[in-house]
Amino acid sequence: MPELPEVETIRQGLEKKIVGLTIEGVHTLNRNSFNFDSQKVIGQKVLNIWRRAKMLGVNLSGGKTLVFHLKMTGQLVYIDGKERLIGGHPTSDMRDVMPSKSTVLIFEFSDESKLFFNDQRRFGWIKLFKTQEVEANNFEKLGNLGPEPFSKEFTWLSLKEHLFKHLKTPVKVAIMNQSVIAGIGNIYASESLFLAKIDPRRLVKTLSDEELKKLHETVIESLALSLKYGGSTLSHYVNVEGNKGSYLTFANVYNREGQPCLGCKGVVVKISQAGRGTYFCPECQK
DNA sequence: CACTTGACCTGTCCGC
DNA sequence: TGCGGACAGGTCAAGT
Repeated sequence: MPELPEVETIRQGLEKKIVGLTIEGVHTLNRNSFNFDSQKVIGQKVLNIWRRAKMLGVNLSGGKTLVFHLKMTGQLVYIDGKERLIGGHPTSDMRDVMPSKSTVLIFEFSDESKLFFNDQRRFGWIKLFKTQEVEANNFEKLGNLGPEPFSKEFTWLSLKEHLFKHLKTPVKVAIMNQSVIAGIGNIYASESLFLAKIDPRRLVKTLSDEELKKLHETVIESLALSLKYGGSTLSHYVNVEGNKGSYLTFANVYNREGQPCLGCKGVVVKISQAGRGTYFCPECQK
């Protein structure tokens, strides 16, 4: 599922809902999707919530940090203790009743509220780290991650520096590499290239400085617009309250194969790159 | 070495 | 109505 705007929306939601609460219990329904000893987090208080690339970190009072990756279909949904579980969340877009067949694990807090980790495809994971292993600018344990698009480290020159390690890769595939730009995925790769008028099939080495400057701008632009609208819901993504994002209403090319281009008289085309669907307008994007 | 494909899973949709 | 195949916000390891 979730790329940067979706994960960041969840982060902001969790910040409002669970900071200050104490974990009182953990119900594990599918042991394959996590590898930590759930007993180790019981009795610990939630201090703060961070995001790095598409991962979420929950810092706990005992010096431990829970890190979540939602992959394609992961959801984190919070339900206030006063609400009934049977029948689903009263104000939510979610179709499933919770706990559902896709519920992997449930955190219970001392005020009887609950946080559900649902994941239909079970690609997502939860890991427990020592907080000192994953704090400040030390995220090496989480992989080789490039600059955060909303940080001052993300400049057009830093984009060029990281991109140009992949000279012979199509630019769309390259910007989805998390070591190039942290947090970009399939939707915003297509959208930012459309806005920059760059053909996704172009090899990195053919990009001019002017094009790189434009791409740097449109990456930020597409992510910021999506964040404003609560992210994109293709099928599974919901925020912590169980509501979908509405950015896809504004998408120019993603999931619009065969439909008119919004920028010219062309038609949106879908191709496959590195096993993923890419959408673009061959008329606008050169 | 650099890049592409297959695997991991579950569910849905579309064509025959 | 059923069945097979393609495909879905991601990321690895294995293969070319």
